Amino acid sequence: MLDPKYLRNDIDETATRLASRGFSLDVDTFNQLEEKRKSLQMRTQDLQNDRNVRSKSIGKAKAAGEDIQPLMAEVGKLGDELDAAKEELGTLLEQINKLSMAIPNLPADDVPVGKDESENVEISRWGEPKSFDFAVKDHVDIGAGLGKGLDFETAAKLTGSRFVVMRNGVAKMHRALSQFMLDLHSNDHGYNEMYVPYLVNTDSLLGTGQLPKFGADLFHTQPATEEGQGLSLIPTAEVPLTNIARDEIFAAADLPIKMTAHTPCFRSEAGSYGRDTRGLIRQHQFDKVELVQLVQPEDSNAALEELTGHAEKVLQLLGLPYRKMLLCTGDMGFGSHKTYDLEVWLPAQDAYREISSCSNMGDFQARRMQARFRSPGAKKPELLHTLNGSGLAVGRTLVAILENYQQEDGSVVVPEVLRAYMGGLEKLG
RNA sequence: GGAGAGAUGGCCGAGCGGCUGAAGGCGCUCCCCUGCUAAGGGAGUAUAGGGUUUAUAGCCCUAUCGAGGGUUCGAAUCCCUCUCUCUCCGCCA
Repeated sequence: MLDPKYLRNDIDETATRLASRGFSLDVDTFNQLEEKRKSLQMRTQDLQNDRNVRSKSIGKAKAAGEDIQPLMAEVGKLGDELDAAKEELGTLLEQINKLSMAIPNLPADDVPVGKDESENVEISRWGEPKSFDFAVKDHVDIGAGLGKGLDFETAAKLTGSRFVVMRNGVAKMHRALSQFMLDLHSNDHGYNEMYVPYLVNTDSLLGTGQLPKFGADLFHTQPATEEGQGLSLIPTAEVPLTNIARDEIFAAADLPIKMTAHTPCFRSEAGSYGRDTRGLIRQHQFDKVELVQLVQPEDSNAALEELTGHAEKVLQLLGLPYRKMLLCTGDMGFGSHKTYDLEVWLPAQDAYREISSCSNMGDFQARRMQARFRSPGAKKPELLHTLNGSGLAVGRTLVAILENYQQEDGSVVVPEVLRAYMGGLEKLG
């Protein structure tokens, strides 16, 4: 959620900046609602005050043994007027809130303006895509060859499309990857390892911004409407991890708070029919090791660089070539202020594909969550800044390893750093 | 799942339907006193929203005692629903 002050005082400027990311803010409607809100709220509060004063005087009159009948008759009339005003105000505030919650974050000044992913800017590359002297296979064929190590048919029988069953060495490597990532981030990068619920309530989803706009992307255990408090499967550990800060006031000295967790993620992938239908790239259920940081506002820019570096480190240690992209305004996520994507090299696709997304959300989520901190001298608590990033998506990392480490005979070399997690195994197949 | 108890400010803990935004204590901040690593005295110390304003300063107003409804001129205090916590029983990983 944006600072309401922007919307009241600088709405035109705000609308311009939002337009750069493809969101059109209905300025006229907003101004009208805002004007109405102002007068209605003032009137309601005046009435309220009036009633409070009169009610108090009834108490005093009663204590003094005076006749309170005339006083009570007077206040009675006030009550109806007040109730009507309150109800009208309530509806109006709800309307404004609904609009506000659907407005995306403002992009940072250094985010390139662009309409879609084609205008993202490449920042850097690491590693050389390996040249193969045989016809490369994609991860689906490699996995199938490893004793049905990746088995989409069986998963389709059990559940449906976009699910997978893994076997033996491939399943082991999948597990090894998440262990390796968790250890790296908790031992070397200073994150607290966390275990969190995979089901969350609607308050949490509102807090990080999945709701109210993107309910269709989630799996719900019951219909989660405005009035229903159905639990939903997490689409990312960002939701439970970040919401740990919801309604909390931290001491400034406690920040930054760095947390990492390995969880499955569940996404309905509504609207992505026909895209990435083959293989592990786009699944309804996938594992991810998530990085979350809660920092003071002045530190969030540096924290984004640091956090992205932590995700990059995973790729470097695994020896996977990648490039770092700065997302343009049109391709950023709803709550993001600035986002880097890491794209790993996939030989079979002859392309770089997203494997991590690292974002500075600024105070956007913190405002929705009322996540704050208090500085020693400061009178008021301030909103903190939240950041999150994948460090990394485990399934896609597995894809990258299968494809980049494949051998002509169909076997796959296990990257050095994973061997300790796989009983010293050096090769699959 | 069955039975019972509870939910008040950063923490602990009072609170007859009106004088309680909330006693008291702890903690914290500032000041005073004190010649020794202590004690004492004084003052201050919730959050959100709105108005006014150059102002995130002041001032004024409103709301909030788990959440949401209700009764009432008036509710932390009465009634209902829900959530969570604790104890006992059952069941289970």
